[in-house]
Amino acid sequence: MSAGKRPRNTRQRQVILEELRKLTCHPTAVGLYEIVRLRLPRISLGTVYRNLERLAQRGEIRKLELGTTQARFDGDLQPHDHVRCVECGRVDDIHDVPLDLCGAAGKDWGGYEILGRRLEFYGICPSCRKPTKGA
Amino acid sequence: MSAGKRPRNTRQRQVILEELRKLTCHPTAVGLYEIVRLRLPRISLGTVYRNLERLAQRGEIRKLELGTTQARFDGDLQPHDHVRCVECGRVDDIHDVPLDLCGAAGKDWGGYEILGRRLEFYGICPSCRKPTKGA
DNA sequence: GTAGTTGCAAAACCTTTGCAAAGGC
DNA sequence: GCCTTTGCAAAGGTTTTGCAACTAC
Repeated sequence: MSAGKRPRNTRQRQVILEELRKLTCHPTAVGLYEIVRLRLPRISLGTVYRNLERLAQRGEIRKLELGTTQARFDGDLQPHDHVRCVECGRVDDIHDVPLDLCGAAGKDWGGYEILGRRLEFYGICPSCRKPTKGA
Repeated sequence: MSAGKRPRNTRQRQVILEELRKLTCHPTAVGLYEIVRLRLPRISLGTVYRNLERLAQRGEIRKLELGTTQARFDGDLQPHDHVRCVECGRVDDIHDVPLDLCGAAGKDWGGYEILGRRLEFYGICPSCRKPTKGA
């Protein structure tokens, strides 16, 4: 909606992106802050958060747990998967996903002992798709 | 580890479980608190959190976002999936997951417009598997 | 010079916890 | 009656935000 923001290449943003790209495991904002601080001791945590958010919006990095800081609870114990609305955050069930993971058994998972999986789709839910017709 | 905890059936716990099971979309703790409060106006948010946690431990409900309160960031834009260690929370990459989702195209997703998916495995990472040999 | 960014500190959130009182069993 | 659970309120942890100073362009 706004073409009026010309991002600047600050040293802080460069270093944050550089250090994040060096890692193969994925740090939290605070974790990355600790790392970046070795090179930029005066950087603030707020700056790290703001840059991560902006980089994610521009598509230069990925933010895992898409806008999901709060836990959600499910009373249905049947194995099933979920769809999450990226607009309103609502979560629904998806049953019968034709998903073949059989070939994955016996694979090497980088030393991890696998206990289970979570599959989540994201998109726009019915309510958010129709913008109250007439707006 | 402790056989010495005989859970009690309080009205609060019953109502929380009942209301959660009625829903097909999955509320946050606060969302469920609002709903339960219609029937038990004096219930406290702390009670809701404590019960959801206990119910999840006993396997009566599922907690989505397993222990994931903090966002994590990924500098690798290649499509790939993740493994999360349930012990230490560390997240690593998984490439080449033999995952067939083709059959899912054209499916009805309950009105959602699907934008993408996230597949995450969970388990125990190499470091947490070897409990420092000798403990 | 202009306007996006920073550092700092405070605020806003979500979740957990301590404690005395209440209530299942 | 014993011991778990509750309500309340305060604390803890993560993320966001207001603002004046700063700096990339």
